Amino acid sequence: MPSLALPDERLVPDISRPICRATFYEDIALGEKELGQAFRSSASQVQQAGAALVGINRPVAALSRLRRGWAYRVRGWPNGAQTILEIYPPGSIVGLETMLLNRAIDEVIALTPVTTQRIDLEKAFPDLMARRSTALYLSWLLGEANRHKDRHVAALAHLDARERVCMMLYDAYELLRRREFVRGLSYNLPMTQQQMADYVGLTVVHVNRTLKRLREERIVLVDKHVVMIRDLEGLRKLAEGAGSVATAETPEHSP
Amino acid sequence: MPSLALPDERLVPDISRPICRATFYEDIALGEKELGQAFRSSASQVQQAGAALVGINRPVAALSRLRRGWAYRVRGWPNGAQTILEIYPPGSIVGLETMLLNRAIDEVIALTPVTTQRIDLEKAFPDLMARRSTALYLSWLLGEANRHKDRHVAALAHLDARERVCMMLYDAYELLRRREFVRGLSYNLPMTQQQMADYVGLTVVHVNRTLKRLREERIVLVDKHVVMIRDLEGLRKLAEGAGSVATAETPEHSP
DNA sequence: CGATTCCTTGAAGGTTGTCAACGTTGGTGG
DNA sequence: CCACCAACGTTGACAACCTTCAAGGAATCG
Repeated sequence: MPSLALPDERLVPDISRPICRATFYEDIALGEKELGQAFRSSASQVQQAGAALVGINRPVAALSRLRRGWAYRVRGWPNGAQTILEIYPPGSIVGLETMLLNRAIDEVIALTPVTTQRIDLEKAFPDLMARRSTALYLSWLLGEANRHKDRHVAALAHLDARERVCMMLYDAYELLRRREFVRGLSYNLPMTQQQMADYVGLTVVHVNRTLKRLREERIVLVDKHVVMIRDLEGLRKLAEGAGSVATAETPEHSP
Repeated sequence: MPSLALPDERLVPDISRPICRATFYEDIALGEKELGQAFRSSASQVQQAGAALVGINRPVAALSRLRRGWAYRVRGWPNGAQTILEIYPPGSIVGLETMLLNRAIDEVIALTPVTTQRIDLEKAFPDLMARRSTALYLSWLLGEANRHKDRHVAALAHLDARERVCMMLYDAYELLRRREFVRGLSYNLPMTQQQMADYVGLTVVHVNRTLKRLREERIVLVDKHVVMIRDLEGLRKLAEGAGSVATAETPEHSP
């Protein structure tokens, strides 16, 4: 079973050269190192599963990095329902949304026991924003978050249940792989089906049926919080909405 | 009919004191002024409706502000369908997503004739990111974009067709009002029903039916790109998913 | 080993998508 | 100025997907 802990001296490789503007790459990479340093030199804090890392409408005191464990950000609806806006695998930085705000708009909840490292937003943070390198890196992280949200919006707007579930499972796999938390084709995803449903905008019942179908189709197998990918290419295609493209020859423009 | 032009010496009031962390407010407000200055001292460029402000997979040369006109950011699917990820009313800053990337992931298309002011990303921009105030302001803008995307994700995940359409119409109204482009209860929204559908994740046909229903219910009237709000409070409630809350007394936790 | 939470499955109904056709509008050129 | 054309809007019938409701089984935790 894959470990949930972040290796001590490895940074989260969130900055990626191939898509970064060349003018800024060096500075951003430096900022990543510096921020990693700042996190590493801070004390760790442990919280149990279900604990709130960030409380709604409360001031947020720190920018956190998940040294160990998973969390998610959630927003409630007037009728008591919830939508999960973001899932934080180990290694994620939590609190970017609120770093310039005086209160949190959503809750962040630990999905497993977590260990966090924290940078105080009133003390250490202002200096970090004054440095070009760290300011650039934080902007990079905000941009990454934006890109992921765009994927999420696009998926919810266009994909059906099966494809949305595949997107969730594929994205989590890709992220864990990039962070070197997983090598093979299986990984640990500590979410209940209700939480998956709140993330992909479906009901628990339908998520359950969808997982059953994906299992029968030999695409992915999800059981007891373990995801086993059987057909990575098929999973990827479904996740990108290319499961069954009607006509191969670009029929976009002219009839 | 409301004008589409941005008054010459007014800045887009994107920074809002009540939600901003006090430590940073002054700097961010300064950054806003400085960036506005940079935009204002740049030459304007005019493009016609349908023109691409940003081409997909192309390097993006500038950060733009819409001095006049509307635009949208769109992503295509393998089957030729499209999802509109963001709508830019006049006064918006376009290109934040790509300012640290070497190529654009999506297209940005002019919805009306537009006039843009541009800051060159290779020349003037690096200095702006080196200044604490402008770097903070750009981070603020990225955060604003993030917040809007969160709303969008939440709406697509939880709201039904009627509520999603209300959200789109209400959000556009609120933004135009904050930018002082509109005073009464009606405004110009230069989108086709197909574009609205691509934004809220529905089909044209269903958007059409939904608009008809909202018209009959005397909530909003959308005709010829003019939105006339009949029941602002009702529109807001629907947009926030509180159109008809089952039980008033917080039934969230205990059964 | 009780009790709660989570998973699983069936049946029925509603919301939204698909297909198809027609009406309306605005622009363009004869 | 009118005729045409293309894009956009509108409506109906039907089908598909997803939700709701309900209930029983499995797993986990005190």
